[in-house]
Amino acid sequence: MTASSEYRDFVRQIVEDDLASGKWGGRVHTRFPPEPNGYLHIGHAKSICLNFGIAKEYGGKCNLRFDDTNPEKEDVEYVDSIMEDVRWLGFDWEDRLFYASDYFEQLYQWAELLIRREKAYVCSLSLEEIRSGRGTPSEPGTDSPWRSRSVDENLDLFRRMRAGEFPEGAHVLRARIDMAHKHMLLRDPIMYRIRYAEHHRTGNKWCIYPTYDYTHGQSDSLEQITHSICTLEFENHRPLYDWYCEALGIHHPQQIEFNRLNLTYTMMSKRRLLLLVQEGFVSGWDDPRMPTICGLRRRGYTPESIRAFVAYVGVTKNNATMDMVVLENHLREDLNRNAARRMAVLNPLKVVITNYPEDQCDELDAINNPENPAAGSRKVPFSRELFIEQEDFMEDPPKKFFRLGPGREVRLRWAYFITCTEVIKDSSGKIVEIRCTYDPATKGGDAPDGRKVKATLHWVSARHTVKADVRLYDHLFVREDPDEVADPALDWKSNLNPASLQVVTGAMLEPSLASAVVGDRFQFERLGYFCVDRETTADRLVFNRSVTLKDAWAKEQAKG
RNA sequence: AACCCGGUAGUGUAAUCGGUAACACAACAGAUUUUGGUUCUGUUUUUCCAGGUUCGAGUCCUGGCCGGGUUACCA
Repeated sequence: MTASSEYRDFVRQIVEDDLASGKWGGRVHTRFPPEPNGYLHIGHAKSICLNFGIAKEYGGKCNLRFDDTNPEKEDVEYVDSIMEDVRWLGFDWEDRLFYASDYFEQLYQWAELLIRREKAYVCSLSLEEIRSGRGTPSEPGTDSPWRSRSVDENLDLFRRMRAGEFPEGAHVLRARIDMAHKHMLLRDPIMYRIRYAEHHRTGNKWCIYPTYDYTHGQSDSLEQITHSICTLEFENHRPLYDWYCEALGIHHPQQIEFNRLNLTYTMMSKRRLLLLVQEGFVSGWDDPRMPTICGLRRRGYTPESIRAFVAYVGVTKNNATMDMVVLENHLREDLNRNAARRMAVLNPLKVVITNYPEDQCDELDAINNPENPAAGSRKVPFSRELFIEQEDFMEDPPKKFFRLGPGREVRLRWAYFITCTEVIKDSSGKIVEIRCTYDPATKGGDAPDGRKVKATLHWVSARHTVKADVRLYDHLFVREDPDEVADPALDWKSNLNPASLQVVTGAMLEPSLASAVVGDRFQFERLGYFCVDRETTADRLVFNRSVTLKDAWAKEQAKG
């Protein structure tokens, strides 16, 4: 949270300074450049909010550009999902949708230019030879024997690489920089490799593909980007980014690196998330336990809550890990204001109101959202047989348990005060039903004589019930840091939480929920926030628990 | 190991010429409450270390220490 309204994070500080100095002629132009090799996650949301947010705040523009230079890992499935997720988060690239692959011809022409300027050469060493020739951080590399090929030979070879005359791995194009450079990255980095792979956009037009380093800065340059904002791991690449722009003499944006977002009890590695999907640890990229944007969306997160969270976490260069509770609190804060309240019983315990006539039924007024009077109210039916939550009754309650017990009186939300008179058990001793009396004078939940109860319970009328499956989610991993393993023989997968999904099949809902449609969000009173899952069908309602309510009783119990 | 980047309450983030170390969340205690929710009040806890410059250092300098990134024909 910001201490004062004057505060600007260091990236915005740079943007404002540049605006003040006129460095870019008053322009602010950013871009969000995902590689379409996976689904976007909450970490990308930070980058999206930063790039699109800065553009919006300073009257600039933000492009969406797919960094699609590695056809072997990329796919249109990812392209489509990324566009959907960016839009869902509330951002708009207008007519500025670009692909690095759109620049392949230009990039190729620039490569020939660098060859002519003797700043690039075709190297015919094997992968292994290149690797060993690069040296180590403490020892300089050795020049490739092909480093001094003539311009004409390089041009000829490079053109034949493009023409498909050589097998994969036969040659690469390298920048001629310095094999003794202290930055390993500047020891004649690879610009092009031969790949006979079909590209999701260019098909089989190309068999040579530019590397990230040779592509990214030039793409920024072509789009007249001013501030190229990326995460910290690209800090090492900045000298190369700068080198290509300078060597080519083209518009040279400023690369600025910020810290990526990490969260406890989950992970952001696209590679690992893909593995969770492929090996079936989760049901898909949009499994509600995944930190992906589509997973969070299906879980019931709102774009507003994600944007607020991202604004809250801030932008610095520190390595930071946010507590998952902070993300959850932002959802709670949003939904507390905006989600309608409903009553639902997950683990039903039958209650019979012995002094309530069998054929009678009350239609009681229930307020939809105490935080928002405009949300109005609804009717809930009350009858002789009800369900309450099993956890709301204890035969022999401890001191701090305020809910129902033998001889105790509690309030049923929006209904009546009831007093427990009898406990019915089966032959094994399990409680199967409790009997209560109600006080007709307390209709609506207020006692005219001013008497107080210590608890208010949620409930549903047995014969008016709507049934549903409810999926209760917990952290994907049992440890804050999934990489922390007790036994060195184990890896992060051993920290997967076996109880991260619990399915309740016989949940009893109040009748108004029968008309809920996919995506609807509710607070089930005293339980948490839930949304209607996309697997809901005409005869089966499915709810996902987005987040629990804070639970002071659970905390008290945990103390032991 | 070399290069790059960081180190401020438990966590994240402020302190904008070098001028009283603060905010949020978490934790704890209490008040209110027809959700053990919400709201409100209060409490605990902070500048990695050692020197130096200075009237004064989280901020500047020197040297350590610790953490992260990089060492791909991935991005």
